[in-house]
Amino acid sequence: MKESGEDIAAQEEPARIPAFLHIKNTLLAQIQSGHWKEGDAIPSEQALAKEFGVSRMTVNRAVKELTDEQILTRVQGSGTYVAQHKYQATLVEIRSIAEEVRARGHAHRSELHRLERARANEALAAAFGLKSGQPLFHSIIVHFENEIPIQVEDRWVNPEVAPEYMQQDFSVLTPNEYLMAAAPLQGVNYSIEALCPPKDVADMLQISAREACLVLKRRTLSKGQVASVATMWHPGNRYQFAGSF
Amino acid sequence: MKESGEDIAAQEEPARIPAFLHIKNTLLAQIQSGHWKEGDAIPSEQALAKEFGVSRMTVNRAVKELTDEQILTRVQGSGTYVAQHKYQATLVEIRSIAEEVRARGHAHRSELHRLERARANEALAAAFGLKSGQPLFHSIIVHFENEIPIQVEDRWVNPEVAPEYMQQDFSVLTPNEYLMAAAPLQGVNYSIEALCPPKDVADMLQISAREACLVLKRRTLSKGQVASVATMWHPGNRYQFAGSF
DNA sequence: TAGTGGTCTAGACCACAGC
DNA sequence: CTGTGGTCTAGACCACTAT
Repeated sequence: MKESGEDIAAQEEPARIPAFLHIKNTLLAQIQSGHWKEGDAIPSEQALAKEFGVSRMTVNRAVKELTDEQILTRVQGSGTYVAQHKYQATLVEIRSIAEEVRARGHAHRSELHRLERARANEALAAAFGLKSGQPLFHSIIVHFENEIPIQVEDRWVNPEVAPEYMQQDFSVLTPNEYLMAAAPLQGVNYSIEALCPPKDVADMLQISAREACLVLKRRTLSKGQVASVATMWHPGNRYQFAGSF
Repeated sequence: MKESGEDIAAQEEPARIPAFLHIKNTLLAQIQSGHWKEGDAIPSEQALAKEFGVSRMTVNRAVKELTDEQILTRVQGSGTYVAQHKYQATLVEIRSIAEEVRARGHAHRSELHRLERARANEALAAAFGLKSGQPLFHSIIVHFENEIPIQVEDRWVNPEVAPEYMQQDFSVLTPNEYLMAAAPLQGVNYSIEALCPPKDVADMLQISAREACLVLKRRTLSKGQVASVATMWHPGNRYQFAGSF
């Protein structure tokens, strides 16, 4: 720690606020106080520059950032307006299971149940954009949180994208983590559904096949190809996606 | 100037693309091609400005935007680096059910099954931060997509936040849409789970109570209070959250 | 100390909107 | 046409990091 002794209480004042931030805060206050309402036009960049005694570029930065934050909208040739804030949308964040468990301060462990070379059936071939019968890698891993199974990860991998997949030690790096490192991620498709598990999955999760599972399907793209198709089964009674904002 | 094979600014863009965008795209290509890897330092603003033949401010804008997008990280006094791919995280967007159905070009219809004044039990009181026995509004609505039930919305509303709730016509505006308009949204908590439905919900969804449901629980905050607590049940076999990026 | 990013200036030209 | 935002320049000073 610091030994100077006078730092904690003393340094309240010299908060040197950048001009663009001061402008942002002032504009925000106008909106939040209701002084400017949705759809209202706000002063032009020229006017604000004059008012705050700064250059137009500085005003531009403040207004641009508020526009990026969807607080203002701008129309070239017309003006800048207070945005309609209609964000119904709720965003759910899905992270790597190992990272998530560790973030909760719990112990993560995984168990490799299968690791094999296989050939694509019709459905897999379609998902990968390959021909039926093409070789694929296949792994099934059970993830535990404090020794309780919380995920069965059933993953198919394109050998062209990750030829070293079969040589990995998945107790060190999860397949997800390995693939992220091995092949630059270009895109993701995903879906979340609720399904009852097949018997083998139910057994691995130590639940009844009657119980609902939260199923995350995820397809990743890399190097212009489908890199990996994964189905992740979570017991519905002890796993959920959650968040807030 | 000798330009080695490493030269990244050599490409002429025939289209009329703003310089900062061209720079962004070029930098992105270096990363996505794997030429620059996570943690690598990229050239300084000065160097890039010289290489692209633009002013430092223009390079600054390109690099700043990539930093805002979490593709780069910058350290004052040190340099600019390729960010660790943190976008393990997959974001699922949850929209209003009516909006979502309409966006698919399908017909949305809702059926009001219950609309009543009730009193909070222990669990509800805890969720609302009120005392047990306090009055609440309660509605149950079934949403249809092309006449097939896809959601049962079981909602409890704080009368202090939305006193007019009981007078609304929910065939015009969904409860969600009404609440968004009536009370400024300050925050949201949500979770997604998989559960088997109680019998009454199963009946409304026209499914068996054995079938898994995708359950979205959502709690909204407004005016410093909990505005609404909703549980939305979706049949697992015909509804999923999905997206891509 | 030299090099980096963070901020800012006082101009400029352009595309576009609205009159 | 004027006024708006969109982009860009060629400098500048500062705070910070690394050596």
